[in-house]
Amino acid sequence: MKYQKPWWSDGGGLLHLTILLSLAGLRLDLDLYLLLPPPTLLWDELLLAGGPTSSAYALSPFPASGGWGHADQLHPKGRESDPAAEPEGRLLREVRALGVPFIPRTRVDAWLVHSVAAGDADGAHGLLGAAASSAGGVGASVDDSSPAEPGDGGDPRAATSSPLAAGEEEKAPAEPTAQVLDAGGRGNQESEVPRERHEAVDHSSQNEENEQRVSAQEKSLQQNENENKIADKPDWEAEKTTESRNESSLNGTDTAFSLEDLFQMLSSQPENSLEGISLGEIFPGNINDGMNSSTHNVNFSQAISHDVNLHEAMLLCPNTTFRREPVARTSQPQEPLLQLNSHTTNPEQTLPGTNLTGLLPLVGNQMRNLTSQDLLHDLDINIFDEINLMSLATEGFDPMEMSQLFEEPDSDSGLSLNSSHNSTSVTKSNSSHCVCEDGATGSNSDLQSFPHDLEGAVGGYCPQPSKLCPMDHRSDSGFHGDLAFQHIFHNHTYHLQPSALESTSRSFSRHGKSPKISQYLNDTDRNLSRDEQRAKALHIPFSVDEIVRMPVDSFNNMLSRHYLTDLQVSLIRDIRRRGKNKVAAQNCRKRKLDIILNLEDDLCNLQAKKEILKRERAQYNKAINTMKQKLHDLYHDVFSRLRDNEGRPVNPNQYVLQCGQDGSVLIVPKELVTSGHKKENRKGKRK
DNA sequence: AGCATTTGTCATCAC
DNA sequence: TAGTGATGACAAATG
Repeated sequence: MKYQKPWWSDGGGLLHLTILLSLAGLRLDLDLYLLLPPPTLLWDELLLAGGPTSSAYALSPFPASGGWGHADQLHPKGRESDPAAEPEGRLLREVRALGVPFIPRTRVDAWLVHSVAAGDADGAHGLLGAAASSAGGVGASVDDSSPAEPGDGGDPRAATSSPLAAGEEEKAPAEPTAQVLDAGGRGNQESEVPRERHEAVDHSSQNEENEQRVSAQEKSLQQNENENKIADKPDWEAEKTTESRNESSLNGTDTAFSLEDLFQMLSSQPENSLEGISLGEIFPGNINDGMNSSTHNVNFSQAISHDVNLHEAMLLCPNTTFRREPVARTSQPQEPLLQLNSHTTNPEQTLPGTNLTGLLPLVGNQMRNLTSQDLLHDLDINIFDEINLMSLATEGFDPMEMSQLFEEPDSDSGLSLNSSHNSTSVTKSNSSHCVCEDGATGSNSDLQSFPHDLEGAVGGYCPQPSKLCPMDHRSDSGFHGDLAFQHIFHNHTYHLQPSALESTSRSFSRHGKSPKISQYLNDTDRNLSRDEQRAKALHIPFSVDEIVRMPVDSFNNMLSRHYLTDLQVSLIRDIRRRGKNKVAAQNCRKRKLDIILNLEDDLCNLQAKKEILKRERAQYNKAINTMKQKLHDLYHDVFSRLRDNEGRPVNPNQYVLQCGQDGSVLIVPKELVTSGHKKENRKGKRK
């Protein structure tokens, strides 16, 4: 037995019962899943509430499985330690009488047969399902992991049904099931008929026909008759016998084979030879066993999901169709988990303690009946008592008092916060409003140090958003009801940095407020700007964000559509003006900062360019000097090779080389060059 | 406590 | 002319 924490609640779980069933030489491993409420609810209240002995039993702890109970450990209350004090047969009968969808391991056979006889498909919408996890495909879709992870964040309805209706959605594992059904019912003669998974057969009526047509199976059926005899015994005797069978099966001392073996055997057999095989024959006696009271049986079968492969594999037969129509499914009084996301109008249902009202319908028709009648009656007493206590606690809190305590001494608007909060905010917070949307408000854990009463006043508490935020809160809520929570759905910090937000809270604590109040402010009004507080105080029916961001036409229309006092209009306009100016100032500063940064960048770039130019200049000067040096060397080299008419070397101090435009090189005395330059200079000056 | 920075706000101007 | 953005100046908050 396993307990798997579900995705939908913080306390409940899915109880996974692995049941080994050995009947008629067949060993079936059954997986039963039972949706459990949060552990805060008493077991006996959940399981046994509503019955005449609703408080008569308790589920004993099962230490090996982490403290959760086992079906076989149902004992009279106060006598848990001595289960033998009362015969189990009576116990189980009473449990069945209560309609508790908890299948004792020793009575699974009777339950199965009962389900066969009842042909109950309508009652299988509950959370309790059976699957042959080890049956080699039959019900294999329901494994240990699939029920526990029906899909986080997915459709709760689909997720809820996944442990139970997994076979319905997964076609592959269903086919072998249908083959088994055909073999057990009319065989494959009607193979053309769509093997609907929801088709079923009245096995009890089929048994006689099968017995007449299939004589070859009589030997095996003889053993089933023995089982039937055992089943005819009193329940407690049959349970003992079955228990012993199970033990022997576990020990592997009998000829038990798995359901997979059965499937393979049936598949390998000629169709005709399999016609007579039916579960009714396999469990002939069990059909009647436990059927003495139809109501009891119905209770059990209704608690069993027909979405489970094994159930259908064992019980369905083509000639009797009681397919569960989708309409019927949708018309169920309470769709599993649908209520969790339903548009509940009852504020109390949104409280965590009321989750059970959404969970209990999952138990099945019978359980739903209990839910709507006795079970809820008993449970809701406790739950609603808790709710009432919370309501009383919340009603006792006056947010105005708190606002008076931390009224800003430096408020420059002259508007008082005293008129801000009203009691409606508390109610609204409990009903539908949720502040967890953008995470802008305090966390749940933060509020633990402060009375939860305050949570409703500021909407800072959202225990389970998925359950408490199912709808658009603005569409159906009133003027003042929305007012107190308008800020919740928007980030009104404009472009405030986190430090600014924290500084706001710090500013409150700086003014000598008590730690608790400071904590409260940190948790609640942390993100409330002054304008938001003012708007809250004057019950402005719009969020500050809307007021600021709305186009002028829409803004005017909004003002005209609502009856607002002059003070409100003035405040709204001031809010709009300040909000826009705030954004403008922020943009301006940002722009100014950008300009400064750009100028700094430009300065850096210009400095870099200057350095580059300096380096280039140095390089060019260096190149020029190099060229000069080369020219000088070349000059002296040329003169060293020149000779006059007499063969003597030319003195470079007396002559210069002069290059003509035609490329000719002349040796000119320096005197002529200097006189020529002087003449040119004179001409240039004259010009 | 003093200083620098950040932020909100107001006044003013320009478009 | 009203609305809006931009911006300087101021004050308070904050580090």
